[in-house]
Amino acid sequence: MLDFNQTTDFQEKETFFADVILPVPIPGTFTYRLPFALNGMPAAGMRVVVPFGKRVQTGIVLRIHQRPPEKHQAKYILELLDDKPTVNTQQLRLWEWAADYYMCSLGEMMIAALPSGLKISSLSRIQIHPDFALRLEEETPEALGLNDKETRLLQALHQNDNLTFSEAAEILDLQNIYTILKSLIAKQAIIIFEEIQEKYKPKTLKKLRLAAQFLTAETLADLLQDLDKRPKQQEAVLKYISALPLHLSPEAHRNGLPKSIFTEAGISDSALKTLLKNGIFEEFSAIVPRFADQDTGVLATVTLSPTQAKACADIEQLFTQKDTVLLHGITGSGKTEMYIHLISRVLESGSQVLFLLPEIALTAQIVERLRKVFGKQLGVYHSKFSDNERVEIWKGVAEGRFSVVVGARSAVWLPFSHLGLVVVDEEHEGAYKQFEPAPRYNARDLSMVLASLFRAKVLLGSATPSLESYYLAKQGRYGLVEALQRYGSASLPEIRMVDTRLEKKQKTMKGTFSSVMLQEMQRSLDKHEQIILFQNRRGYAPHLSCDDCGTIPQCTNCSVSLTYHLYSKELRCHYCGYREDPPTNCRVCGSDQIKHVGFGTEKIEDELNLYLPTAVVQRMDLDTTRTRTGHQDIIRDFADKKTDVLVGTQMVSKGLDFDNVRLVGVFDVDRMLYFPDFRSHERTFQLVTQVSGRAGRRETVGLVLIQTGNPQHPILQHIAEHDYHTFYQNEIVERERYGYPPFTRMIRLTSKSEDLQLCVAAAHDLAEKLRRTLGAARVLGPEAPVIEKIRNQYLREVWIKLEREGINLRQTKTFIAQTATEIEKQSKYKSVRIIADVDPA
DNA sequence: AGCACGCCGACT
DNA sequence: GTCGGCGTGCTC
Repeated sequence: MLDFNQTTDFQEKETFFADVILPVPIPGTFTYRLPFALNGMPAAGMRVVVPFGKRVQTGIVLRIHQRPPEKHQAKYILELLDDKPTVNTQQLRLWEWAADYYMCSLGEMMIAALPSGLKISSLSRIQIHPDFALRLEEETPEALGLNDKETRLLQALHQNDNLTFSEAAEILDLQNIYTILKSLIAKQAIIIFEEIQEKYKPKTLKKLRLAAQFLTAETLADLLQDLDKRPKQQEAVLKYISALPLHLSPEAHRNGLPKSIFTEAGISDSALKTLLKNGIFEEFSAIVPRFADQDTGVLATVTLSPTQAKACADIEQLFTQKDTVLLHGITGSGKTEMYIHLISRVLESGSQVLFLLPEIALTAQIVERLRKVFGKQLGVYHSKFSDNERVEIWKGVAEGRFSVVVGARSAVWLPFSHLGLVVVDEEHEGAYKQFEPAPRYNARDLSMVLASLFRAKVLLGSATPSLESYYLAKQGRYGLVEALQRYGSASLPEIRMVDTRLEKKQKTMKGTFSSVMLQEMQRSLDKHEQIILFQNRRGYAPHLSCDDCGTIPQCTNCSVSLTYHLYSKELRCHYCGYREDPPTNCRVCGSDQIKHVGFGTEKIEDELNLYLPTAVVQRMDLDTTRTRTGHQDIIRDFADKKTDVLVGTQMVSKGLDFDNVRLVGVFDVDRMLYFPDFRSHERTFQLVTQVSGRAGRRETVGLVLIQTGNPQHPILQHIAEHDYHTFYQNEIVERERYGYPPFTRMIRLTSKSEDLQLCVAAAHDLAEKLRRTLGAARVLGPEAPVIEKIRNQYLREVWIKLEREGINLRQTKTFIAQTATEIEKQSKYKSVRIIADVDPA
């Protein structure tokens, strides 16, 4: 427990308040009064326990002041959990910035940014107040003003030392114990505390060491002599000495040996116990980091090619003038080596580095590389980690144990204290944007805000930069370095269009495969080269259709057709997870003529068995990688050449480097190209270029076949010619002409309700209200999104386009938020929710 | 987000 | 007659 007795008389006379952030999606902070005993102690970023409604919450102090709240009577802070801030000042500023920019509450920020292991929960414990325990023995409950339940709980606490909230609830047979706790707290009868040490359990290891007195040659010899008649104990001592010879440093002996070494060597527990009892061995436990480094000591270095060295020098040079540099480096130009080089340089200067990846699970190869170079200094962080793991990394960063953190987007929330560089790899990736829930932030953009808080630098890297980033680089806002050569002798793959319209006319298609595709695949198989096939759609067929009446089975909760999955033999909704058995007869007309329409990865896999029966095919998509090790196994098998053909969704486009792949096949590119979204061209260019990069590394020249009905489409031509610049030039002109980002900022407001009429009406009213102030040109819609109902919620979108310059963004957003709230508050729209998404992906 | 209060259906 | 459904209103 903390020592509360260090306050001065001067402070005790004054009344202080704390604005506290609570993990609830309500705007603003909550003001609590400090008990005099806490005067002078809480500071911004420290955790406090406060009563909130009928319950108790962990909050983060945002500021301390002396202004009493006007509307409410302030309640008292119950406990202070920290003696130094859990959330540092830069983090708090980042939270405030992000809440403001992304139009969410600070509470939502806290939920997203703080690992729940640092929040109290039902695991928080209650203890009897030591002073009260005495009074309880001396006075009657009535004299102490206790009711029946309070007495019962206090008696239980008296016997049990401490209880969790849930245990207390059980004892009292009540679901709601907060009223009682509150009253007991008020009577100073109990203390609530959070055992962080318990909730976040470090992994410990039982270890043994030889007592210091035996660490000289003579005393050790005497000891062994003494143990002559106790062979097991002697063996144990010998075991110890052979593992840790006497001449080692005292430090090494203090670190001892894991107890398991002895038990595994067949030395019984009882022998060890005797040694402990006699003071020959000492037992202690050591905390093992959960992410023990497998490659300790053997830290690799990188060698840069002259081109890479030049690019790195250019980047460092640009960093003297710009805060952000964009590295446009094609696949195979060795961006990772450059990152490692630059990170090492920053580490030498004593600063921390954050390395962001769009999806860490898919890029295990990069993490391995980094671990080899940075060893124990490297922390890995993403939202799939368990809470204990996350708390461990959080603390490691706060304590400076991890000077390099590689992580997915949530890693921007870690408690850096002296950040020097943020690397954002594959900066164009949509995965940097969080969709659900709030805060709907983009970690790439936030990394620049984060960096500015530390005067740190940001390096954006991509083979296919986002239009936004490239535009800003061209404008001179970012530095720009282009590395457009592949490393060593590797050359760019040949990219060829296969005209499926023509092949269909000539009737040379076999299922989803063009004859050209099958021929090239056969050629590759003959040469024992591997193949990657890319189809950005999972399942067997995206929908079923009755041949007689055209009925398509739909999801009952969403406005989408159900995808047929061959392996699980079911129809599945990819939005809500709804499943049903595929019908043998049409629900509407009873016809048994039901056909599959379209194709997904499963169908490609299935057809391969027919057309290339000798090939070993593996599929990699959400369905085959659900298990923790799923994709690792698939990747390993492919790397070990146990698999000939890898069929997959965008998963196959990321971070996989295999040197035996000559051929990459891309299916159904037209669907991506014609997707109704202003970014569809950009996305297609990025995705196809990325998957093309998997073809032909090192000595072989790769071949990429793209099946399309529009081989002349300009985007496909730019892809084929590896011509990012022309693609960019054409696309940026379009963006400017139609007023899309980067020339404008977009905010998407989604009206959401179970009731279609209300959803539509609310969206309409919202758009009207916004138009009245912002003007018709800035407000688009409302319109139904492509999928107008998800999980039984109807959706309507209003898009707001704001100029990049000459507009007060903060003021405008405040106005938008107010308007949305006004709509939500109208009693007729009680079931409508309006969701704001700033810079939607 | 929780959690309680409050007003309408099927049950010991 | 109650138990319990989830609508809605509030939380410093």
